[in-house]
Amino acid sequence: MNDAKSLVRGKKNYHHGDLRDQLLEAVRELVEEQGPDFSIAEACRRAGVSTAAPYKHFRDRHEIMRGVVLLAMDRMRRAMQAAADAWPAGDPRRIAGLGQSYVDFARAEPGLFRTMFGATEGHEDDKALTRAGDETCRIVEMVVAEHLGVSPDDPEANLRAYALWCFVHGHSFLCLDAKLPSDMSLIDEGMLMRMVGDAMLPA
Amino acid sequence: MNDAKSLVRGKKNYHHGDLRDQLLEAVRELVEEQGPDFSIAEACRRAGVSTAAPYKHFRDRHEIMRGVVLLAMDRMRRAMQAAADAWPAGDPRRIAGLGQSYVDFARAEPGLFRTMFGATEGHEDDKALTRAGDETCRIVEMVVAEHLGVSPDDPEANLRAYALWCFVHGHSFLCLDAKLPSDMSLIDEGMLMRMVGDAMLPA
DNA sequence: CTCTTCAAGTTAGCATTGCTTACATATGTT
DNA sequence: AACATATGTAAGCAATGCTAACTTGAAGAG
Repeated sequence: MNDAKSLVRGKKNYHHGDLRDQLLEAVRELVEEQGPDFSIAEACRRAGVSTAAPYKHFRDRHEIMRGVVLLAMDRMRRAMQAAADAWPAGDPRRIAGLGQSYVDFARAEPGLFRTMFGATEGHEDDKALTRAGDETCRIVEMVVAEHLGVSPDDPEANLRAYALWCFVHGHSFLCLDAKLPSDMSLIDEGMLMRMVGDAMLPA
Repeated sequence: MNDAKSLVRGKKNYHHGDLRDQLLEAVRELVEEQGPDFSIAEACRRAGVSTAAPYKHFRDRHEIMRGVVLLAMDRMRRAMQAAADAWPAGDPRRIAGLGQSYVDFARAEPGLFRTMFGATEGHEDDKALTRAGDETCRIVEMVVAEHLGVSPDDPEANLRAYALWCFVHGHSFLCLDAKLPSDMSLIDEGMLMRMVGDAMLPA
């Protein structure tokens, strides 16, 4: 029935039928265009509803942002998992690919990326968010541990995994903010990743 | 005369006399308290002027932000330089200290730190800003090159310096955003820094 | 000392925003 | 068919960024 309604959308349905999702999508676009200071009113315009409608689905702007961020984190996690799965276990290219997928996501959707890790205003201790972050992190820990041939709970391995995470995270932000030292603007990213990977994960 | 006026401030001077600087200071506090979405109106209240006054000194909120960021970057650069100078040239502790000073600044003034590197909205190609960034980066490059015993323009050294920068930058942001993987919340930061330093700058 | 000038304040106001309250309508259940 | 509920609208509030037009007072010229 919802499917039927979706098809008829546009025919002056009083009830939108899919507002929650379409709002999230509209906000995602806005965030991508203008950064995290998106305007709810503008999102409403794009979804074709009144400015009061969102508050039937979300408590306030923070909760909207939370929804957008959760979706984005899920997409990013899947992208990273796919990148890791692209190489067989133990292959050193797994790690480089994993890091590259992180940076690629940041560059492909800079507004979202910045929003995911910036603006933690409304949700300081959000369980779903921290859990999503942990799951993503777990991917890195697994791959690193596997590469080092130790348990995924090995503290040393996890420390190295975290260091690698810091590196790609920092590199991503510096790229986005165009805060790259000007003599670095045309670095060979692959070479950089390889160098760091080799340094952090000795054979 | 300006000094005289400054002393008398509070005695209903029509002309404030020091508004530009006091606005920047008020905004700095606000950014620290509430992040980059500070309210100009609130800053005006704190400086004791009308909400229209700032526009005699700044074109818009982006220009205000720019002023605050420039001051912050200067402070941070001096802190880093001081940290580097705390150890003699060649001492490996110079690098650890430099990195630590970066993270310390981020933790001590999280709002400012986030604002410095986030919100690049109004100033995409600001010369003063990129130059300030480059100068700070130069400190790291110098120390790293010195440690490796090569020229400060050595590409290999600069790549390693950049990798280290990425690492501390990423770690800082992850700390601020409390996006640390939960099993990492009580890491020994000194150990982490040492590990990364050793890995990236082999003897 | 007075006159003029101009930087640096003010007040008033506009358009926009986030969010609330009260009302309207469609949908699914009984 | 009637009702309850979910989901939309309309109207309105206080706050915001910014502008326009007016006011003030300090500094320099005669």
